Amino acid sequence: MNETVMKLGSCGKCEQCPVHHRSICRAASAEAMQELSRLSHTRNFEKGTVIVAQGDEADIVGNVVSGVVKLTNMSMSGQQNIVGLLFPSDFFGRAYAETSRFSYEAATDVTLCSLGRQAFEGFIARHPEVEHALLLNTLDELDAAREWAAMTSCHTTMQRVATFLFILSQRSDNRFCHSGDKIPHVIIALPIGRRDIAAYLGTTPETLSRNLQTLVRKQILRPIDTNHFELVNASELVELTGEMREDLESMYGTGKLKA
Amino acid sequence: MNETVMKLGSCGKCEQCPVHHRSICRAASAEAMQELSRLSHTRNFEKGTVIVAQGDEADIVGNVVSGVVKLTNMSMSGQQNIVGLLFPSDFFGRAYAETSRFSYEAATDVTLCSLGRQAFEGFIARHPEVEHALLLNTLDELDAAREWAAMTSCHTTMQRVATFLFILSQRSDNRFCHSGDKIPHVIIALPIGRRDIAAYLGTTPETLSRNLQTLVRKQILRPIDTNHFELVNASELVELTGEMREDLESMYGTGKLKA
DNA sequence: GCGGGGCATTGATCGCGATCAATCGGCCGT
DNA sequence: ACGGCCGATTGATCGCGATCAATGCCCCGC
Repeated sequence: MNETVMKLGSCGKCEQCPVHHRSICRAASAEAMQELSRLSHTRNFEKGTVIVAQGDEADIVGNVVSGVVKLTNMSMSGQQNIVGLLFPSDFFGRAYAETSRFSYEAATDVTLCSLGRQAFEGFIARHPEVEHALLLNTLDELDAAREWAAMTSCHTTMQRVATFLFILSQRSDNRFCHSGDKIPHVIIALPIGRRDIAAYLGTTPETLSRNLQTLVRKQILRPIDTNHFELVNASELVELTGEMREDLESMYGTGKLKA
Repeated sequence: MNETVMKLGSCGKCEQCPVHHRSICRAASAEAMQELSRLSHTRNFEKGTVIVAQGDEADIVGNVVSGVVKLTNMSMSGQQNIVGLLFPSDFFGRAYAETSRFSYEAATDVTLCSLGRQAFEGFIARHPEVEHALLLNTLDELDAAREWAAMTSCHTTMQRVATFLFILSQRSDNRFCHSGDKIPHVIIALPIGRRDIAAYLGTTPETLSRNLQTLVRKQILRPIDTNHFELVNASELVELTGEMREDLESMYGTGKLKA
């Protein structure tokens, strides 16, 4: 893992945290930051670790510093539904709930900036500006969840795949630019395995694979390795997402995600 | 419309509001309630009225007092996606956003307790306990939206229909009890038309209708009129909500037998 | 290098649910 | 009552995507 991140976090130097300007911490006053630095500490989890299980006491909250966290809903029949994905700077956990309604699982190796739930609740009670930031953040997430729900319920599998890829391509983490090139090469890094992506998109690994290969055949994607594609033709990808493109842009362009 | 509600609302007597103990107002202090009484006023909307259109300035917030509000996401191709339904006591509108990402439309005749968005923002800034209640409310809605999204992405149409009916049956508004009966008759009132329900469930009116008729044939529902069913066998409905098992057989078999 | 296991891809088949289309039923105004 | 209109139901057909199955691919440990 990234040792720099670890050291900065464990020193409590929130000002140097790589995500502090994007997470809810951005609203914290100077003294609040200092208090946060004392209360919080980073923790690392290996890929596959269940950080909080569904129904457990949800006693940890915090921010994702690096990696991807899967938010899953186990149905009684045993199969796990992916409800959402948390990326760096996303808030993690569920404040003000005794138990968690979802499982939080490390989809990759993950670094979290965490603190106890009750400590956090006390903290934001003392710092209303952070509670306000949490409110704004939650409202945005609610909008995003509703838009995603609307999308999955009414569109074809290809539209969902295209939308998912488009969202990933918008993440600045995934943008790379060779110094000499005029055109930025947008690399889409699939953060998790096919099975999980398929579950998130409400389809199967087989169908997902077929759709990806279709995009490759259409010269929209160029495969680099199993988990990386170059986005060759972004506009055609957007076409395939259907009619929601400006929603997506507003969601990921002006929202909490972009710096 | 309900004139009693109107009068109570327009007089600003929040204490007598039929939903004030369930909405976020329940957290307001006595003085906050008085301020709310001055700031808010009830408004009635006829069925079909677009209260706030997608992209409009979202300058009204409040609570649903009676009726059902559709939360929709219009795509440019014209078809509208139903993102959520708001029932009495649900919070309405989007605080802290210049424009609304969804349309709010009266699915039935609707009574709202409304106030200006900026007035509301000022109000909760002066009354942190209400802001806190809004935060809790929003967190709950986020969980609910994610659960719904998980459900729609992975389950069959019958499971979605059963879940929807089950949720409706859980609303106390829909429980009625004949005085002499030992067993309460649970009446499920479909609050909106088939087209809208189908859109909400990510299916078509035809498939929805077929599934409802299947439930009637299985003696789980008894039709009263087009928009009202009696829930005869709640436990079987719950069964259909979860794992499917050999429903295919009984569905298919009953259909052939009865026809 | 060799073999094994997990994941991704490709192939073949089948059924659910969308679609097109017709009929039925309630509710309106004239 | 009558006809027109809209919504709900029922019917017939077809395609997308789930499922089962096989192959290919990569990364391990030995």
